[in-house]
Amino acid sequence: MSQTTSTRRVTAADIARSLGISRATVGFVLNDTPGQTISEATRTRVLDEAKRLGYRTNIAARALASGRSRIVLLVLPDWPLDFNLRRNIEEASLALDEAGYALITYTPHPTGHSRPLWETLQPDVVMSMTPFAPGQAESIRAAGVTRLIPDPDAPVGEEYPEDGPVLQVRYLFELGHRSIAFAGSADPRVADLVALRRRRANDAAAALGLPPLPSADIQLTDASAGGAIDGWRAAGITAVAAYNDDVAAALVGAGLRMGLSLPRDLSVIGHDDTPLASMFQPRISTISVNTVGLGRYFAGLALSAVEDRPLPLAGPELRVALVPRASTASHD
Amino acid sequence: MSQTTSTRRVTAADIARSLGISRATVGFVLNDTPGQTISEATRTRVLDEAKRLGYRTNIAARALASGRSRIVLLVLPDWPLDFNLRRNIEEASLALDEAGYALITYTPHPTGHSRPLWETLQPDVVMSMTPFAPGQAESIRAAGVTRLIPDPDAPVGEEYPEDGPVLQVRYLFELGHRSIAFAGSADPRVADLVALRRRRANDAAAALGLPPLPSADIQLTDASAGGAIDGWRAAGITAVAAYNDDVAAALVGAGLRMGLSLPRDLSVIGHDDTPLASMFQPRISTISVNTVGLGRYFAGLALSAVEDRPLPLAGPELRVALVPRASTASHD
DNA sequence: GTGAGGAACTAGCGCGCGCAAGTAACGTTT
DNA sequence: AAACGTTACTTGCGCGCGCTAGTTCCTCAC
Repeated sequence: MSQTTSTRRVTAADIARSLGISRATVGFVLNDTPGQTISEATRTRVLDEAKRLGYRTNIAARALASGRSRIVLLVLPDWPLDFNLRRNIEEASLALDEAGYALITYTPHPTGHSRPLWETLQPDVVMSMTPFAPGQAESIRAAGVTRLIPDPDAPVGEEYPEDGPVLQVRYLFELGHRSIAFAGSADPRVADLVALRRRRANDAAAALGLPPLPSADIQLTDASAGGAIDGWRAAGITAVAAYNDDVAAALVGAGLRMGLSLPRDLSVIGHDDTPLASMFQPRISTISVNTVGLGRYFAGLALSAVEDRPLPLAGPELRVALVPRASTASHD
Repeated sequence: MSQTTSTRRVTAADIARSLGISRATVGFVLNDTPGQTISEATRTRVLDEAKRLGYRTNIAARALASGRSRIVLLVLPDWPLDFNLRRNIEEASLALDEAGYALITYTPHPTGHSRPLWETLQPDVVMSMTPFAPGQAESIRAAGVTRLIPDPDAPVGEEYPEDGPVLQVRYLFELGHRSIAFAGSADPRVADLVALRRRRANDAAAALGLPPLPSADIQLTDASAGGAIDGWRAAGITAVAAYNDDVAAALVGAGLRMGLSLPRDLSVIGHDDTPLASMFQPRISTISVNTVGLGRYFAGLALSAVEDRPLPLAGPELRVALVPRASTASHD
C-alpha cells in the first residue's frame, strides 16, 4: 500500500476477511457476475458489509485486471454547447453509466499542445459527433484505441439529415419570395456544417424551380454582414436564409444600422431557435430542431462497440419545425 | 493477459527482455526517476527500444501501483463556454500535462442521475471555479477525494474580484445618470454570480453617494424584461447596468418593442463583451474581462495540492475595461 | 590496506482486482 | 449403487507498474 494517509482504502479482501469468505466471492457478488451462483444470504452479507466498511471499487485495479478502462470519450467540436446538446450528453451519460461506463466529453483545442485525452485516459472507445478531423483518427489509433465511432474507414454513407434549410427556403418561397440568398458563417470551426446546410438550401431551391442561391459567409462582428446585404439588395434579393441564429442576428443588426426596414426591405430567417432569436427586435424567425433520443442512440453505438451487444436501431428522426416571427414577411 | 486481440500490448518487461536488462531499470529510465543513476548509454537504448516497440505506459497499472490516478477534475458550472474560458482551460491543461497530469472538465447536469465523474474516475484532486454547490463537497469527499480546491472548510476569504459592475455604474454616473437600476438574470445556474455583481454595483453606487440600486432579475425570452422596464421608468430610472450581455440584449430588444428610443429613453450597459453585444442594433456598451494567466494559476493550485510544490503566487489580476457603444448616452 | 560513498544496475514484493479452474456437498437420474 | 448435474463456494495466477532494499564494482580519502 503506497498511500501514506491514515485511512487506508477498504478493499474486497477486507470484506472477505471480515465475513470469513473468499475474496473471489466478494467480487462475484459486487459484480453480479453471470455464471456464478451465490446464495441470497451471502449476497446480502457482502453488500451490507461493503456498505458498512465504505468499500469503493479501485477502478485502476479493475481496469488493469480486466483490460478495460470503461471510459467512453466523446470528442466534441468547438461548437456552442446549447440546451439540446447538453441534454443529449446527459442522456448518453446516463445510459452508459447504467452499463458501468463513464462518459467524458472533450473538446480538443485547435492549437493546443497538451497530450490529447485519448492518449492520457486510454478509453475503450472514442466517439465523435462529426467525422474525425484530418489526422485525428490516426492519432487516436496510435494511442492504442481500436474502437472509433464513426468508423473512419467506413464508406461515407448517409449524412446527417439536415431538413432545416429546406424548411427555411420553402417558407420564404411560400411567403412569395423568389430571390432568396443563403448566409453562412465565416467561422472555420463550423465550415462543414455551413457547407451542408448551404447545399440543402440549394436542394430545396432547385426543387422549387429556383436558381442556385447567391451566398456569402459573414463574420458576426465586423462589416461583412453589411457588405453582404449591399450586394444582395443590388441583385434584387428580398429574403435570406441564414446558417444559424447568430448569422441571422448579425444580418438583422447590420440591416437596421443601414437604415433598412425589416422585414419589409429584407426578410431574414435563422436556424436552431436559440434564445437570441427571440430577444432581437424584430424577433427572428427560425427553425427549431428536436434532438431527443440522440444521446441514447450514441450510447447504444458505444456499447455495441465495446460489448457483445447488437447495434441500436437506426438513429432517432430529427424533427425540425418552423418558428415564424417578425423578421420575415410576405413579398408581392 | 486478459485481452483477446492479436496485438498484445507492449510492456516494460518486453523492453527489458529485449535489451537484457531489468524491468526496474526500464521503469527508472521511462520515469526519469530521481535518486537513480542510469548511464547515458543504457538510457538511450531503453528510450530507443520503447519507441521501436511502440511502448505505451499502462495508466491503470501505474495508478494502481502508485496510488494516484494523475487526473485533475475541473468542475465547471453550467455557463456558456466563451473564448476566454476555453483558453484558460487549455492553459491549465498544458501546464498539468507538462507535470504528467490529465485535466478533465466536467459540468454536472443539474437534474442528472448518472454517477458523477468524481466517483467514476477517482481523480487526485477536484477543482471548481466557483465555490462548491451545496452537498457537492460532501459527495466528492464521500467518493474518496480528499483534495478539493477551493477548500470547502476554509473561511470565506477574498472573493473573486469583480470590478466590472463598478465600472458599469461609474460610467453611467459619468454620463450624468443619477437613477440607475441593476438587471440580473433569473437563471438559477448563475444566481451566485448575479448576486456578487449586484453587490459590487451597489458598492459602487454607495461610493458615488447614490442610494441602493433598484433591481430585477429577468428571464431572457419572456415578458419579464418588458415588465422590469415598465417598473423602472415609472420610478424615473434612466439607465440600467445589466448582469451580462444577454440580459442587456433582452432589455434592449424589449425596450425597442415597447416603442422606446434607446439610448435616449433608457441607457443599457452589459458585461463580458460577447459578440452578441456588437451585433444588436443599437450596439450594446459592455465590459470586457481579460483572464489571461488564470489557467496557469489554477494548474499551480492543483499541483501544489497533489505534489510537494509551493502554492502559486497570488492569482493574476483580472483586467476589466469599458467598451462604450451606442446603447448608452449622456443624461442631462 | 581499509572503509565509505557513489555509480549502475537487480530482485522481487505489493497494489486490488477479474476470473479460470477447482472442490465439496447435495440432489436427481439411470 | 454409481454417475451426473447443480449449488455454493475456494484457490491462486495474472494484469503492468512503482519502488524499496539490495548487490557488485570502482574510486577516493585516510
